[in-house]
Amino acid sequence: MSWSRDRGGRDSYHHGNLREALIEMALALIAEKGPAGFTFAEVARGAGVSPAAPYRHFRDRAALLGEIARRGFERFEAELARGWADGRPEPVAALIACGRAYLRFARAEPAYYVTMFETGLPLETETDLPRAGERAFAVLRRAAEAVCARMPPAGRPPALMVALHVWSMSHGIASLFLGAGNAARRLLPMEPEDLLEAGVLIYLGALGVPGAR
Amino acid sequence: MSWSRDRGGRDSYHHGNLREALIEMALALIAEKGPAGFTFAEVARGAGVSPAAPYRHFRDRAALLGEIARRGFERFEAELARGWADGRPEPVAALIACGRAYLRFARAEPAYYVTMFETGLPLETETDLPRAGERAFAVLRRAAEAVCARMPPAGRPPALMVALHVWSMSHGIASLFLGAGNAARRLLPMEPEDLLEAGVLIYLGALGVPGAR
DNA sequence: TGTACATCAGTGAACGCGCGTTCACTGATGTAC
DNA sequence: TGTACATCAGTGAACGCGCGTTCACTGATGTAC
Repeated sequence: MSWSRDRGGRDSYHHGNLREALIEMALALIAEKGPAGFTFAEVARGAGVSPAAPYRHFRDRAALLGEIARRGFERFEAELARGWADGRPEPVAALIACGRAYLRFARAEPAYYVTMFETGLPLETETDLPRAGERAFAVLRRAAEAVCARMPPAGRPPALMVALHVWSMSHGIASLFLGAGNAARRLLPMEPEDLLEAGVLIYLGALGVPGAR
Repeated sequence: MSWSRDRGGRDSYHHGNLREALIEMALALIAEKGPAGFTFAEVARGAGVSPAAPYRHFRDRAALLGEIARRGFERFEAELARGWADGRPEPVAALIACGRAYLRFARAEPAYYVTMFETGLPLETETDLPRAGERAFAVLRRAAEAVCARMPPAGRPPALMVALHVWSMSHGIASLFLGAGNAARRLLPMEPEDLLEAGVLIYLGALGVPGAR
């Protein structure tokens, strides 16, 4: 055998998948202490590796954060698309399910969520972070288009606006009532998911969408 | 004269109003670099004072942040109340004005806003931060009550729910489209204020509120 | 009005610490032949 | 299949730095008399 079993739990001198391990460690630390709550050195230590090792994989701390946000948007997009389910069984119900998926993501993946929406200012990184965010929003926008298509043509609102309203309410509820670092967090008399569903149904009802009460 | 003019711009050995100066300096640094972007030592330096001086006024960095958030909520409450204007000239219009005040605050006072809503985890400080947040929300709640009172009694929704919906949409729009540290920030085809107004009007229209289209 | 004294706000030097980053290095891996 | 060598991932020691916090201190202020 050319490798020893005793290098801090690793199988060999090489880590094997340090890049992934670093990302996971960073996520754990973010979940625990907020987006500012980790340090390049700390992540290395957590992965059982020397402080210089991460530099083989990320230019700096911001690059690591950027990669986390990008992946977050990818997962987020997938979750939203799963909720939307191509409009099945029926557009309004599917849009609601999409909203629920939004909140579920914020709840299940607070570390991703906070990195995506509350991180300082990576933006101009070389990763295509903005495009990933755009793709996630596009799911909601397609959903809004399908719902709008069922409205009476007279007075049909722009689908983009509808998408922005749903996105805003979802994001507001997630930030206010699921967020950890929010000094205004309140106790709700209902589940956030139900609050969102009620809001979207009232909103769509006003627009004369069949299916919304 | 018992004081010299030459102590780093100060009028005397004593600063005079160091507590306020520290808060202002912290706000400036937060506006520049985000809520994690200042250091106790940096604030002291910025106020032209030795690094030990802030300890006379704040137990630690978190206490300073907590005080900033508390003040932020006080100002916020005042702005919302000014927008609401006791429901004049008319509840629906006044509620919209209140929403606009929400966004105006987020735009005009990003440092306060980010500290109030995106700061890590002070909460359990001895300041009555939660109560200050509660009082700000109460303005919106009173507004929702007044608007609901004008709805046809049959099927009148709980005012608390209406208040939460308006709060959520306002907060969502502010966070998504005015926030600085948001990787999903998008270009809007309209002013955030107009997006919010349209959303609230559609929502209230569905509830049969006279005054909403 | 003047004086003595208690109070207290800010000093400045010092400390230990952990961070980010660099460096020449070494052990493992993969590949050409 | 075996061997030599290039590549590269991770090492570990080192650096300078700024931070948070403490300390005994000192200069200014306010107040009692």
